[in-house]
Amino acid sequence: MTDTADTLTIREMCDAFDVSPRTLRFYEAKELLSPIRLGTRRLFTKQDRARLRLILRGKRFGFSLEEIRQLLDMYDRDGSNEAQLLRTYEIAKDRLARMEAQRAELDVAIADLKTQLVEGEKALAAFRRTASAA
Amino acid sequence: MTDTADTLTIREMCDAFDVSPRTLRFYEAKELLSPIRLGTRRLFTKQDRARLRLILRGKRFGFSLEEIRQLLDMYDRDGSNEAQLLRTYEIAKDRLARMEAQRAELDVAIADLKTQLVEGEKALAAFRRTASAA
DNA sequence: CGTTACATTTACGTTAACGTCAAGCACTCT
DNA sequence: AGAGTGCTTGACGTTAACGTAAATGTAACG
Repeated sequence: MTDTADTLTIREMCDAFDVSPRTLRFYEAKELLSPIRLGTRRLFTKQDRARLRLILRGKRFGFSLEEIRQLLDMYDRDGSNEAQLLRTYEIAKDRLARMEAQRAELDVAIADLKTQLVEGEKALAAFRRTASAA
Repeated sequence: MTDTADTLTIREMCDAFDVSPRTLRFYEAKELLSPIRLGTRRLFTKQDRARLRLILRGKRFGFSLEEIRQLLDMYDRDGSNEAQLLRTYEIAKDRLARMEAQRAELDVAIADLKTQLVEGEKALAAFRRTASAA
């Protein structure tokens, strides 16, 4: 129904998502996307756009393209299989745990670095004292 | 004083930190570590161990080795030159800003992923209902 | 002295995720 | 027909962070 030539050329797709043509072709080669062809040219459908959104979000989560491909594959086997869905869920949960651990460590590092910056300020203050003493 | 041959061979170092010899040599080549030499062999001091701990932590944060090298430089520069110190200070401040930005993004990603997990739970709940209905 | 057990340097190989040409269709406008 | 624009498929290049193999050294053990 809402299938009315609602497609984008590669360039339009690039502009819409701020990626390069190479990236889109690369994702197609890796079977993350499968745009339809008009002759030799690619046309990206609404579904391709949805998938690309998922891909880019996955990347923000720190997933590799291979991990993303697996998640997408499982996702559009229509969630018809409970075992598959459960597996996807487990992968995501694991990833979340890793991200939260990473955040905790990052907090420690930030605190450390701030301490270090205070030291730097002290050292600089010392220099300023010797300068004004001159 | 506490300098009494308190050193590790490359293998001991590897076992202690669960890294490969290649990794330690690589870090030395990149000037992240500078073990002393007994003849041709490396001996890792307490300082090397401290640095390696920092390196590995940095990696967990997602920093590149080059970024880590700069941070380490800052940690052990004696602040002997004001211009140098000031530059180092600026680099560190910049790095801190990036870390905090990274933390913010991580927060968003974590929130997103949690939402996704709730969706996954809903889908799984649906399966469990159809199962118990049988 | 020979062998075993690590150690060393040198150097090419690997993976991920694209970048960057190169050469060539396919339309369209003039 | 010629020019221009945009798309196509190769195919080699790039960076990071090591892996891996080859050739060699050296220290202790028996």
